[in-house]
Amino acid sequence: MKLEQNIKIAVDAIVFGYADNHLSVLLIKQKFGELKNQWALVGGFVKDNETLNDAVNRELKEEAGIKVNYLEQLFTFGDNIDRDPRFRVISVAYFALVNSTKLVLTADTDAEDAKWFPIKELPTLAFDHKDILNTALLRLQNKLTYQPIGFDLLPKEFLFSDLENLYCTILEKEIDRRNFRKKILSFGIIEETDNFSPKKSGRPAKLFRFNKLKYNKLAKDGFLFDINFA
Amino acid sequence: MKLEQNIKIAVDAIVFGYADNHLSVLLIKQKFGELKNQWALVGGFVKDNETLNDAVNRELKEEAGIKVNYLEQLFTFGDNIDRDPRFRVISVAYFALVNSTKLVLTADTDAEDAKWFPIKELPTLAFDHKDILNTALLRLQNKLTYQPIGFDLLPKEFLFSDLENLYCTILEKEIDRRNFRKKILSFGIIEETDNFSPKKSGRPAKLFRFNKLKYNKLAKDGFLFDINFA
DNA sequence: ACAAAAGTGTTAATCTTACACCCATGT
DNA sequence: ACATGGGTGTAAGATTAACACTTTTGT
Repeated sequence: MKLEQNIKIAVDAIVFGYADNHLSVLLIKQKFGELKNQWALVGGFVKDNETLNDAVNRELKEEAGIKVNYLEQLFTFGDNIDRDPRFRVISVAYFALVNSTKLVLTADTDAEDAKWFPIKELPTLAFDHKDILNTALLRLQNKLTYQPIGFDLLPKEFLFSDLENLYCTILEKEIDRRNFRKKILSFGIIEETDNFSPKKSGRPAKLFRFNKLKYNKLAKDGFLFDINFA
Repeated sequence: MKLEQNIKIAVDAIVFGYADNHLSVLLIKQKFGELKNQWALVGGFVKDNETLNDAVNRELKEEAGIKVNYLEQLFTFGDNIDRDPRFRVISVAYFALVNSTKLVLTADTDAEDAKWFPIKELPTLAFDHKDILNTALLRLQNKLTYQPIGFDLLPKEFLFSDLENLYCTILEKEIDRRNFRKKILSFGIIEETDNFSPKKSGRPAKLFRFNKLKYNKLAKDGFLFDINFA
């Protein structure tokens, strides 16, 4: 079979982080080409002998110096033929979450100009990256309700109020504090630690930890994580 | 930017059909190459100036002569570098449903040898198509519970018992007949027609119709289709 | 003593489950 | 009259939603 195909394949990653009650995305500034100085998602072309997964992880490391906490394939963007002005590019987009403590370390990225942008204060994005980002945001909102991925945005030990705010912020709705705590605790996948919060005001709060192993065990037996409030 | 990339991009479609209480998949027999006579999913390479969507629809028409009722992107398979023995191919897999009345028309496909296989009686499949199929099956099972896609597998007018059997068959579980009917009807997205079933035995049954427009309206207002029984 | 956030229970309403008998037709 | 599948209701249990006051700390 003869086959002349002139389509390039790339991967892009939407990396979400959460800190100070704000959801942020990691963007990098393009250094070359026609799109110089525009902000874009982390991403690049796939090498001939590299899996898609390896490609994303490589780009995450090369361009932003980070290792993510959660990574999954999001969607493949290939219906807009001119999404890249240079030539036909199909992009396999990935959805990633990082622990919020890593948001502070932004500066360690030297080669590229990488920055966290609160989701409500985005710059203009290159290519169709705005579309990709919207798709990712919807995925995050959906998935948050039926998989325990919120914990991948928090430090290992976190306050209940942080978890609650994370849900409120990302889902953009109010959640009853008592009902939320009751429900989450009823799952039995979160445990109290002996540590207390380093807060400055108000009553000190216990720190909690997500027990992933326990979750995996329960999930295997058919347990369904599900957070869904009016 | 110089870019030498030798990866080909293909699309594959998993087409599900439902008839006589059996879920089936459409497969075609390879006519050329090293995989001659092996059964495989409908699919092929994407053309330079063709969207991914156009590519799948073209292949569906060319190889099987069908138009599907529902089509969505499933997953992009690119982590197994040797999935195609000829060269590196990344495949964007699509998930499709056809109206069960179309299952009878199989014969109209002339150029290729296309056939419906009950999901429980699959032949050996080419490439990694078995993996793709499994992914699709999981998607079908999940999606059936939270989106009204079951109707895309049935004729326009259908018996309640067909709908119920479809759910039981695909989800592989028993569902209480009364509770099922009650719940589905409570959504208000299914309407009775004036027609009755052409059945040979038992009490004649009303035919029902899915009101997609009404569903879309409700969905816009936040209504969530949800079928989930013990 | 006051401000700030943490922690905690109860009740009504809704939804889910389990379950069995009669009905309309063809033979 | 019988076989076959269609059609229907109710009650107990589980889950969800709504709601407000007390506790602990720092200032």
